[in-house]
Amino acid sequence: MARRPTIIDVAQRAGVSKSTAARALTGAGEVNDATREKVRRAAEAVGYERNHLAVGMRSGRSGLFGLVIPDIANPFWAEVARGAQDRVAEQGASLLVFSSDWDHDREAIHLRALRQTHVEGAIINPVSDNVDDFGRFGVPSVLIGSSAERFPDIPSIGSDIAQAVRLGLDHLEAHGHRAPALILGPRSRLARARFLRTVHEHCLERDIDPATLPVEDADYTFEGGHAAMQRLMARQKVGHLTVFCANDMMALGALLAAREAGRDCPREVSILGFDGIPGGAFSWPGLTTIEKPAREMGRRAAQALFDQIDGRPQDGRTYLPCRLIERGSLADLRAHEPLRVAG
Amino acid sequence: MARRPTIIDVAQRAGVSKSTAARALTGAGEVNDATREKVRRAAEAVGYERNHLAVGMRSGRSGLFGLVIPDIANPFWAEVARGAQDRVAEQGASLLVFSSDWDHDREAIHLRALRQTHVEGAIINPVSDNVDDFGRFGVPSVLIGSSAERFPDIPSIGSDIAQAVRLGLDHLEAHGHRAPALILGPRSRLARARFLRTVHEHCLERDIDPATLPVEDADYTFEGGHAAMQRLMARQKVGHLTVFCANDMMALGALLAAREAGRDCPREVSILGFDGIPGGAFSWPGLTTIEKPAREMGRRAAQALFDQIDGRPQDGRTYLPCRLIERGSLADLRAHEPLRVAG
DNA sequence: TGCATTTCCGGTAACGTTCCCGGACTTGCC
DNA sequence: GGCAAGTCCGGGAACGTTACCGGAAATGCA
Repeated sequence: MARRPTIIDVAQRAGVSKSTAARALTGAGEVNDATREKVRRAAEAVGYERNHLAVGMRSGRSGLFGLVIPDIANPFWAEVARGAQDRVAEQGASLLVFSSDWDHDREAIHLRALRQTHVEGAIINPVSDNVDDFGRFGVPSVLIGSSAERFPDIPSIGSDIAQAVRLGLDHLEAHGHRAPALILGPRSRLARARFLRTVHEHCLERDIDPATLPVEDADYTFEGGHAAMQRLMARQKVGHLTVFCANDMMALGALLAAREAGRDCPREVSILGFDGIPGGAFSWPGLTTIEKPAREMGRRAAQALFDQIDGRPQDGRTYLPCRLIERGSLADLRAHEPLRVAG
Repeated sequence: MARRPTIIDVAQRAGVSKSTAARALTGAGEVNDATREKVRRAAEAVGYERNHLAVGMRSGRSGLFGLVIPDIANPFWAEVARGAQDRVAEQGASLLVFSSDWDHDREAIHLRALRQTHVEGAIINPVSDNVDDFGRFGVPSVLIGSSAERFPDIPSIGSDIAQAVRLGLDHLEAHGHRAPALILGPRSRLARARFLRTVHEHCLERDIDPATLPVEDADYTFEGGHAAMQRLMARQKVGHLTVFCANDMMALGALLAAREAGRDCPREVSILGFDGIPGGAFSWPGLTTIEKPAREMGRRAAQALFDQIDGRPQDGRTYLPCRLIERGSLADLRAHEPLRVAG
């Protein structure tokens, strides 16, 4: 197995010094055109490819970037990864991907690996405070996802939950749903509070008492949504039941629960999801939901990283707008009940 | 921003030479226990972390591995990536992830990036013959997926399509489906031929003329499956229609087509998928399908890579078994029609 | 005590690249 | 023709690490 050719091989073949060869190949510095061409040919002939490790050591620019997300197999995060990867590849760099599984120790291990490989920057969905001193080591970083809000000092990208929730509520209202039930995530999550706050604001603007909205807590899983929906149906046995779920997995679980209970969606039950996971397109009826711009988030996070590295001005936190995907899980109640509830 | 501490800082603080410090930290070579401990403390004190770039340059072991797949945002490949990543992380190494989008040029670019970063090895789902000379540069590699079969010289991991198809056909037979219609992928794909061959073998063993099976070609997409199913229903307007689809996306498309045509699944139509994508769990009825061991494939590919690098004996190509996931898209025809078709 | 052996450590070179510096040669101008 | 400026190139150092070699000290044994 032949040794990989180095710049010295190129230089020898071209009959110049390695410095000249390097200059010719990097484009920087002054080199005679003829010489440059000669070196180019020599490089081509021996099949030279620059050793990024050596470049990284010498220049401090490894051409490597890191991405630490909870789980690359999760469709949302896979989309984020894809967006980040695309942007990084455009830059001619490469992306190291790690899954933390929402585990503090794993995250710490991955962050250490990132430092040791001397990545030029990292995109992180933080699970713990590990990231706090990560930046101290001089690794530029951009945070991503709602948990990033705990670190206001570090630039971050997230979806605009307030805008998204309003989008959903407006859509519900436009179709005659006035006070939807809510299936939310665990109380410990920041996203839950933000979701709920926006709902409250929306209600108050419409003279609805937020306390009248039925709320069930779940854990962001299919099973959790399924159980929460059963509780909801036990609470309201008659009339059209409208449910706004804080994520799609729970919405799909709720959909199944409704079907099992013999309550037709969208005739007797309306369900609105949140996330935009691909699986929502395959349910029956298709899940109407609010899509987070996952890929764009990844792309923008990478862009923010480059901005930071190149010293361009930074936004603290960027909220990307979500969009509504209309499928079939929402009834249009305006036809049957043009009701006017007195405020 | 403080300079990252190097081994020289550690050595100075411990009052030893950098060679000794290196020996103490790597564990290799003879060092007095007291000295080693002293160095350890010094390293701890200054917050030393080994520079992997430098190690890689000196030792040729970068601690980096590469993964080139068609699309990280595709749930199947995301699972593969997760499996590979887990195994690589266990080794204390890191994984570079690239998406080729089934594009030759992109693949070539990514392979070049892998060589330049001096990855220790690569896992590749080959789209073109680029990989052929990739190995010549001394980068150990393992291929993954069905397209790997074009390169018999390179070790590879795939799912056992023959076993999977038989699993499906046996399951169909056990539920009274004798001669299913087929929705297959494009004729250019190797996997299609393998799929079809196994079906033929299965038929011949049962005195069924394979030519009697209705076959429709599609393109592995939801829309493709939808259209293929419409053609199938046009061909067979009466009786129970059983369809075996070569992937889940097409199966879900077929399911929708059936519903749109007012043909109830599983009462009037039975659909069997192939892949095991998560979305299949959310359709109604849930998609009965054959699951490829995606994560295990990724993990095994990484393992095969390590075996190859460490000079352990290699299998040429490894086929991992698939398993059947029973949900609800298959009718049990044995009750209603205990029919005995004369062979 | 003297010699051989072991244990431990420091010096140096090397990995492949880029950057800086200075020298040689060419060009321009008076 | 002489000097200044410009152009182009080679030599050497440096990035941080590890491998190798040799020497000093400690130990073992007679």
